Parts: sequence; structure tokens; C-alpha cells
Amino acid sequence: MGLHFHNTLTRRLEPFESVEAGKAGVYACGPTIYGHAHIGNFRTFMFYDLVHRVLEWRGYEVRFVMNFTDVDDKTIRAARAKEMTLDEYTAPFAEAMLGESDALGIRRADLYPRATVYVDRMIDLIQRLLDRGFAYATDDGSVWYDISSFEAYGRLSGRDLEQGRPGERVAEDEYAKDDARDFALWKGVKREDEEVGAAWDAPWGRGRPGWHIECSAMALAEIGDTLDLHLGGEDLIFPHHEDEIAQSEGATGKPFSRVWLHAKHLRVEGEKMSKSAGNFVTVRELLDEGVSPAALRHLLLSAHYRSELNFTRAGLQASARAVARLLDFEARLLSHPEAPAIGDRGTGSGDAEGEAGRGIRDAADRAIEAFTAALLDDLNVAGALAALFVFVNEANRRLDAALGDPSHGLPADALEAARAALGEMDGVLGILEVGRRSRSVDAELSAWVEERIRARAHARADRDWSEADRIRDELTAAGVVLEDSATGTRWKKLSEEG
RNA sequence: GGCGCCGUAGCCAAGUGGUAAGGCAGAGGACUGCAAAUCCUCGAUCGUCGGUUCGACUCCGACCGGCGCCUCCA
Repeated sequence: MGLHFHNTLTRRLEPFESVEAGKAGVYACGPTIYGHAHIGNFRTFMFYDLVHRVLEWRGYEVRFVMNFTDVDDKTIRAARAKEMTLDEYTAPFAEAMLGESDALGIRRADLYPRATVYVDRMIDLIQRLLDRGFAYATDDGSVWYDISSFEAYGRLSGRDLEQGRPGERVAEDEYAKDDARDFALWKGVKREDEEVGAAWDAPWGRGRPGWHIECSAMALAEIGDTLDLHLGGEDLIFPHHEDEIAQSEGATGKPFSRVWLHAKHLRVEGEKMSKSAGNFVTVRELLDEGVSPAALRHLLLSAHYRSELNFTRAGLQASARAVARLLDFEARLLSHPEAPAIGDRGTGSGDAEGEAGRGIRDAADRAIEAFTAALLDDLNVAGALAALFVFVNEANRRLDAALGDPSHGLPADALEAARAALGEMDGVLGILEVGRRSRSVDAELSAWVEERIRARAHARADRDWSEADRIRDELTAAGVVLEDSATGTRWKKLSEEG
């Protein structure tokens, strides 16, 4: 089975077929940079990362674009409050978000367009919509999209226009649009906009772009008339993405995106996250308080993207333990002594090493098979993680068995197969990739630890247990944990996990 | 009111019309000088009630409970 996605547009599982074979143009709705991104934003960004990595893993040449919304009501309001220009105010938040993404191992997009840089494209797009009869201007210099002109309006979100309840919010509507449900393509200038530099000249009057047109303009400009995938949080289905479709297709006459994927929202300790509830968590805060980035990554990845994810401290702790298990396994696999490859010793049938080698290699093959099947099926990460952990267990068992053998070694090619499988799986999950950073040490510490371990080995050889334990305590105090085994002593640096 | 989602062991979380992956936590055991790591053993009949079926947790219905969207919130 090839790669399949649950397309919001059709509400069905569909095989993924990009416009151009082997290539994938992806547009992901990024954050509005008026503050630090919160854990919920990152649940969505982690989902983007999974899509990104899976496509690359499957061999697609990916063009991944994620925008930053830097001009809208919130950024303008916040910039005014600080008496800064829009750019002065928003730029640091974009930088911060990228830094946090890096910490969590989220792959960089190929491009991060910012709305203010694409205003010319937005104006062009609006002009085309006016020319083609999808939009109309009003006296205040605003331009509106006439949703009655776009037949497919409502298809993405599954709503029937006739069943809407026009009128309900008209009273609070300060604009002169024809229909309460028409949305702004361009907002006539206001003094507040000018104060922060959020105003541009357009043929129909000075003003600023509406939110929805920003994404249409950037996506069409940077990917093309038809995207292969458009990603976002579930809250964007309506009206944001519905409006993007209306605008883009109104202007180009072509399908805007083949597939739409939406991530469900995250909850915090079982509650909806909100500032008023006092459970508003930013990744910045979590990282500052020493939470393990790999644990955070594991937790954000642990549930299917179309399921609600509950972010809890207990869950973070559990994820930290799971990550530690993976890191310990990797260290063990890398340090395990090698014996001659199965292929170098004749048939090998009946010999213990050969059998252990075949066992671990078969386990690696089964793991990759199950892992792949899970991810190709609409990104079932939980299933993929299960395949990985089954592999960890099976491989650990083989490694244990090898220790009972005089040579302790496993065939080099079998170990290589196991390492390759682990590497392939983590290339998609990125958990070890991030976790290793927390365990990395400098040469100085490393040399000291190695010296201490040698001293302890001598003490142990002399059966001087109190000295051996004293040295181990010394290392523990430095955050170093030892693991004795028949093949020597491994050590690891513990980070604040959880 | 409209549209839609969810309810699987203490917690997190997959999944299939034929008797339930995985992670964390817990108990016991093996290994270890002691640890650490690892391994082994132990736990759920899948919200409730009906229906369809040879057989349902998986299909249908009702109900109970939780939740999302319905104009700018990932």
C-alpha cells in the first residue's frame, strides 16, 4: 500500500497522488506572530514535521512552505501598545518560534514567507477577483469576497449556505458589505494601521490585506496554482481554509489543493487551553524550566493527528522514560561487540551466533514492515511507535542471549541491519535525533568519566566494593549513570528528563 | 439549532467482523558484589442497552458521558 491520507475535503482516506510524480508542494498555515507560540501550536507544527519527514522518507522531492502571519488585528494592536512598527514587534517572535522548533527537531521549511512581504501579490490577486466578478469594493476602501459567486463555497467545511443564519451577527458588523457572510479581502485604512506601518496603497484605496488572502497569495506565489497538500489546525477549516479555496480558485479557475489535512487541538491536563483558565503553556517556558525536548517531541507525536491530544505533566514524564529506553537501546546496539558476518562463515546453520544474527535481522525486517504500513496509513504514528518498541524488545532479547555466549559477539551484518532499521525509523520520528543532544558531553567530561571508570574497574577487580561504590557515587553526583555488562561498562549523562 | 468527533486496562494510546499493539506506572522473578540497563511472568471483553450476524470491541439504532467548529483561535 502506498501513502494514504484522510482528506478533509472528501472526508475519505485517499491514495496520495501529487500533481507531479515524485514531487510534493506543501503549504502549512503558520502562526500569527504576536506572542510566543504555545504548546498547542507546536502540536500542529509537530504534525507538519511528521508530514514533511514522511514525504521525504518516501522519496518525494518536497517543497515545504510555512507562512508567518505578521499583519492582522492582533499584531497591529500589540505593536501599537508597544509603540513599535509591525516588523519590529513581530520579527523576534518569528525567530523565537524557529529556535523552539529547532530544539524540538522540527525540520525547517524551505521557505517562511511573511505576509507583509507579499502585499503586492495580494493586491494582484484581489484585482483578479474584482475583474472576474468574485469581489466588490465598498466606499470605505474595503474589498469583499462575494461568497454567493463561488458555487463550491462551504464544501471543505461541509456546510450548506442556505442553512446559515444570516443576520445573527449583522448587528455587530461595522462594515458595509452586502452579505454578513462575505469576508474581507482588503480592509480600508485606519489611523491605527498607519501608526505601525500596516497600510499599503492599492488601486481601490489605501489599506491592508485581510487574513485569508495572505495565505492564498503566498501559497500561489511560492508553490503554484495547485498545491499537493495544505495543512493546518482544525480550527482553520472554517472560515480560513474555506475562504482560501474561494479566493484561489476564483482567481485561477483551478483546484487549489489536492489534499487538506487538519490536526486536532490539544488539551492541557484535560482542559481546553486558554489564558483565562491559567493553563496556557508555551514551549519557551517548558524548555526554560528544563523539560526534555525529546520527551516533548515524543509526547506531541504520540497520538494520531486527528485525535485530541492531552498534554499533561504525567504524560511528559512517561514520554521521558520511553525516550530513555530508546536511547539506552541505541547505545547498547552501537557498542555491542561484533563477530564475523554470517556471510563470512559458510552456511552458519545450527551455530548459535548465526541464529542470533538471523533473529535480530528478521526482527529488523518485521519492524520496518510494520512501521511503514502504519505510517503510510494516514500517518499512524502510534502504530509506528509500537513497531519500534516491539523491535527494541526483540533486539534486546537477542543481545541478552549473545552475552551468554563466550564471544559475546553478534554477526556484524546482523548488527548493521539492526542499526540501519533503527536509523530509518528515527529518521522519520526524530526522537533519538533530539534525545542524543541531551546526552552529548564534551571531551573533558568524557575523559574524566573514562578515567573514573578505569579506577572503579581496578577497585572492582580487587573486590573493593566500597571504593567502587564511592566512585560511582562521585559520577552520579556529576549526572553520570553507569551500566555494567559482560562486555564492559557503558555510561550515559542524564539530563533533566520530564 | 446546524455540522462533526470521541468514550479501549491506574494513566497515555493503536487496532481488526472471528475472542484486544505499544509506552508509562505497579507486583513478582532472573541477571548483578550492590546498582543501572535488560529479560521473563502478572492486568482490560473494549461507555450503557438493544439489533444485524454462525460470530462484534469492530456494522446499525437508541441512550449516557465528554468535546470541537458555526467569521479571523494551531
